[in-house]
Amino acid sequence: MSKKKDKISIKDIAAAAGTSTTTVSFILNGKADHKVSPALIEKVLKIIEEKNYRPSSLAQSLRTGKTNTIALLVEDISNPFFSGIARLIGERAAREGYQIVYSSTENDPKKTATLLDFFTEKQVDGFIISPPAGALNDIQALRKNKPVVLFDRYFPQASMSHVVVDNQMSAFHGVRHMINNKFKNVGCVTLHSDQTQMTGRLQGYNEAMEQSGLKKYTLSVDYKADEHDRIVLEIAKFYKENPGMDALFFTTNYLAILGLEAMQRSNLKVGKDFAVMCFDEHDLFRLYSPPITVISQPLAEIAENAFNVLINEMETHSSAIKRVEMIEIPATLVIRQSTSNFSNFSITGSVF
Amino acid sequence: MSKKKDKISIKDIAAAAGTSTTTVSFILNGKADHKVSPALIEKVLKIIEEKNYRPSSLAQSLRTGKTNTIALLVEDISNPFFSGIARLIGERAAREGYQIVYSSTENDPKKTATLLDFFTEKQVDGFIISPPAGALNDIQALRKNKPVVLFDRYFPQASMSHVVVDNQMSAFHGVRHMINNKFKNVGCVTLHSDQTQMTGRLQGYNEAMEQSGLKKYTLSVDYKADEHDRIVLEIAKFYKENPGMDALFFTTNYLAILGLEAMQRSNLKVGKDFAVMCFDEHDLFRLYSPPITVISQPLAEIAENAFNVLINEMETHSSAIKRVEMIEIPATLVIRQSTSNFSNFSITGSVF
DNA sequence: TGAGGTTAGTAAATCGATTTACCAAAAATA
DNA sequence: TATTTTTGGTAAATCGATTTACTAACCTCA
Repeated sequence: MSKKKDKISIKDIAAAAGTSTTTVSFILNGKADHKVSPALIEKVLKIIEEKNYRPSSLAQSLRTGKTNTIALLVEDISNPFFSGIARLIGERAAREGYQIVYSSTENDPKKTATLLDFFTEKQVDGFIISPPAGALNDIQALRKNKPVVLFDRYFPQASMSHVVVDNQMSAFHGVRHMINNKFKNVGCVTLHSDQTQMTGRLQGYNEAMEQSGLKKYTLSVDYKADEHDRIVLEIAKFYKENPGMDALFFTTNYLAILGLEAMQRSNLKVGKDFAVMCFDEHDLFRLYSPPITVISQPLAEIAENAFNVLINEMETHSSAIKRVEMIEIPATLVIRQSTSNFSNFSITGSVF
Repeated sequence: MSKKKDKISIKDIAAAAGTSTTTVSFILNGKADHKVSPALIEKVLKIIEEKNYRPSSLAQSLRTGKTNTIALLVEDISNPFFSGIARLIGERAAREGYQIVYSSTENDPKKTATLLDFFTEKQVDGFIISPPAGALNDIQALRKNKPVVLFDRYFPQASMSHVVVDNQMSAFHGVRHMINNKFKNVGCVTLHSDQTQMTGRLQGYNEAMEQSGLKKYTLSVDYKADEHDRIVLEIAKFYKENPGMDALFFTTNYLAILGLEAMQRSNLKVGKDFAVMCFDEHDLFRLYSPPITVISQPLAEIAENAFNVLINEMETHSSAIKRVEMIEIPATLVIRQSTSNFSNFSITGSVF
């Protein structure tokens, strides 16, 4: 009741200081040099301090067109890869005075289109997106009005800024590592997907196998988040139908998790029946017994670069010259026991 | 260049329809009944459609004071418990036309205070917070101006809406389960923390042990995200100094993960040296060998309730009567092999 | 016929900032 | 002293909606 005015505005400050809102605004925005006397500046600042005045960012945004908000659209915020990125981008954003709005696309282009629309209406300043296949047109349209940077995957047929890891190369070296460790029948479990990160990883596998003249075993899963059971069975069937396989490369973390479940159900063991390697890190892989070799993506660098590129796009967005930045970061192979040579075990069940 | 006007506004619509912005606004907001003739309504709607006009949400927000934005402050968005909640809340929010801004507090009250300030300035409509200890005052102050709902933990000394699980009860039954399975020397690894979820879980453990007249072993860890090594060593030391322990209860997922690392380094095995149970689910626990018993929190219900309570707070916030809703949801014990009776194994190493 | 009611609208204030264009007084210059 | 420049400042338009208060025209019915 007796509280001071609910919300205090620039007018109140101007009135209290006996000056105009123009002057207060200049002071607030550091445009006061040589326009306002030091004495008045001081006076206004003191009053602002006293009244604990904060400009309404809504009014500012309405006037300037900047909301200091960035939309982060990921496939699934509960996937540790994406939530890791989300955390890092969030921290960086906070440091720079931006807020992040997020949403999970679930890799659904329809849902994505809706989200793009929604956030555009909210006048976010820019977008960081891990795009689903099929969203190219919507994202290209968006890009005409708003800065956009893609990450994790991109559209090769379009020229848009993006930050990704070198999927093909890392997968290639990962599979080579298994081959070098005497696994000659490496299977690959991947998503049925045209997205670049998936095609890249698969291609890395293919090249490694072909280069060594080895037979390829590939299972391409049609992933749906609510059909885990079906997928586990599909993978188990893959194991069963290819008894010659002695190693597995999973192209993404959640596939590997399902693959491990499938092994459990089939009474197969990592390090005994299969060597296992996976793209993406996960607590599970680190602590599994035996620990599982992974291709680890440098989250911090991806987040950092994606943010930088976006800032850059925002700065140059209205200028005539457009610079598209395509950044490819190397991933690192983290070798653990799951891919150590155990061919002796698998035959006799005991150590030499 | 030749593109239509960059941004079209309600004035353009009014002009095109030969009417006033008032009328357009009425039509837009469904307040046109009996104020505007059906013919004009139709005409205006058609023009809106043609020009693909969308009202500026910034202008709307400035005028109405509603931003349709909810701030979600969690301890760590990359923790699967929180990212799971974030995903569910995000979905619900999108359905209701809200956007979510998030940030990780890292359980740091200073950082939290800054974030509360930041988001208040951005005029979010409400807050969903998993509060760090020490943030009580800031959050109470905030609560005077904005709807707030806490989750995962709360402040018993203050009366604020919150949604939590029944930590004490679930922990109690979890520990009882281990005791019933013949583990008599159950240790508890918990956070050094006054937060209710932690004290509740610890108390559940204490009660279960005391009720059975058993000796308690408790390790209280001072958690810092960047000191994992130190903590692993601390936990390993705890194992070593209490050779009598035959079971472990971890009060949260990341402690358990560190605890498993400590076991790995100490050459101890779940299901042989220790029964293990953990509060919170995790892919790792499900697929560990042996799979680890957990107390699983019902993410969907927590998210759903937190959102509902917040909506409720928002609706009643300006009204005279204040309703505080305190919701406690039961968690469920998911029994897996890590707590099955293996006393025979641990002695002889072989099955009866 | 004239008091009151209904219908179909609109003008203008407002939310809270930024920014352009302008001005008076003081200082500098000629 | 007269003119120009600088200093220090302000009025008012603007961003794009919502909302209050008002009105003109027509209708109704005693």
